[in-house]
Amino acid sequence: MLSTAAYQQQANARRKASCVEVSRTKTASRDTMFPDAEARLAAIGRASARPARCTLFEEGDQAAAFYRISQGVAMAYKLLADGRRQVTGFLFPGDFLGLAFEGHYVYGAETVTQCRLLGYPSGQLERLLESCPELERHMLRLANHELLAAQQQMILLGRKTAEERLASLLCTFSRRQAARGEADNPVWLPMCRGAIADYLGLTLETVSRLVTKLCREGLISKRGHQFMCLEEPKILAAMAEG
Amino acid sequence: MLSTAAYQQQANARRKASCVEVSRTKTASRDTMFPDAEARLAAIGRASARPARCTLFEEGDQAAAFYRISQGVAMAYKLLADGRRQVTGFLFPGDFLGLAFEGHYVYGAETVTQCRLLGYPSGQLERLLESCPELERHMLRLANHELLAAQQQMILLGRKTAEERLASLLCTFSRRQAARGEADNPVWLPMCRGAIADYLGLTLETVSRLVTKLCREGLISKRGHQFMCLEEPKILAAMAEG
DNA sequence: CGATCCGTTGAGGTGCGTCAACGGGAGTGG
DNA sequence: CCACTCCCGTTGACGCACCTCAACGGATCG
Repeated sequence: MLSTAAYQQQANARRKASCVEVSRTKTASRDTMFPDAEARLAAIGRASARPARCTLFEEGDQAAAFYRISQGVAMAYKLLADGRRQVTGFLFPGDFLGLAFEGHYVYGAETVTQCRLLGYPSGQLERLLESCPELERHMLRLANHELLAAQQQMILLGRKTAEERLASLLCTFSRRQAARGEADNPVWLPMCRGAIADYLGLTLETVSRLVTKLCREGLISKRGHQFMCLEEPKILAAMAEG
Repeated sequence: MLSTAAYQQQANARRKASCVEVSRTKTASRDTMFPDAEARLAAIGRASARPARCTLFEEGDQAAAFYRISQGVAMAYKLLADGRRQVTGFLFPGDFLGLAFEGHYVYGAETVTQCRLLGYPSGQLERLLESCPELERHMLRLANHELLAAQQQMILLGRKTAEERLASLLCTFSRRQAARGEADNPVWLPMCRGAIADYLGLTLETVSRLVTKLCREGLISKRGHQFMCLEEPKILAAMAEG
């Protein structure tokens, strides 16, 4: 197990940045979940905390629970036999994780920063879904939304240049921050370059070089390694769309 | 609009190949949909036929209906502003298409071969889903399954070599044929090289070269342009997983 | 028989990966 | 308090897997 020191530091940096404070109530209100469904889901949730850079579960593990991030950042990934990794998504407060197929997780997950999670035991969630169509409808909407994001990631990975990929990441993170009720700028990237690279289908060196390039061109500016200020959001957005 | 001649020919080739006959009853039985839900869904379905290489809808169009392929092959794709295309999936008999967000399709779709479709008008489907939790549950399972496929496509696009991508495609198509109750070999590829390339994140030249290479190596053999016989399925499967 | 589309093949170029070195910040131990 | 180590990010030199551009052949159709 790797040292968590560097990640702890990132978490500290995170806490100090007032612009990215997370409101817990926001999480509930932005979902269109009905109060009843929400309450019943909350009733079976079990809170827990995890340190930074900690494995939550691995692909193929018996799926004991479905999770929701209440604080912090996590990521989901798939591995090839020889260790190549594809990060399939970064999870922020309010996001669910733990998709399973035939009782086994279909991807691995680990924390990026320290996290607080709500765990919903599989059996209980299953029964709740059967007895609460509204919750089921919500989950269906959620799955469809993830499907949409997955398809956007496909065009990114299959057809965009490295520069367009980075611009896409910055714009997407900015939008997601706004959707969580935070400032849309600067963008917070608590994950290391290697994780970003594995998300964008690049190498960490290429990501690093592109960050430098966008800075040189005045499109972004760095506030430490984790915060990127979008100086030209419109140009970046245009770049992201080809 | 391009000529449909070449595709018509493909459709003819398809009909002649007995190993890929589609059983209509299979489609229903392999789904775990409950008879009641199935029947109610069927009640709102409207059958239609489309020629090969025909646009079904474009990304951003008002989502009038959700579709299910009953015969033939179609594909879904997303485009970048400058025309680069990413094929997000190929659809075979039994598959659904028409994912929408806020009333608009999130991807475009066109037929590959001539197709027969069942269309479910959005409003009616919406109401049916509300009144039939079992159907909703089925749709949720379906969405989760698609999510799984999408994530496998992400690792393909982000981390696999061109050769591994082609091997993955062949293995996946073979498995899908078996799942539809057809022979798992030879693999039928009714779409043109360009479409395969746009699915794998490659160029059509690279796909063509790799097909030639796998043939030379004895891993596959061609039966015309559309049928590929997997001579060494295990080696191909190992190649697909890295 | 010409036009068109598709697949194949070759020659050459390039975007990004690979390998390597370096620097800075944080933790650790003396 | 200062070395020392470990990680991470950055930068440079170089190579290659795949892309680009181009030509050609076969099949189909009018």
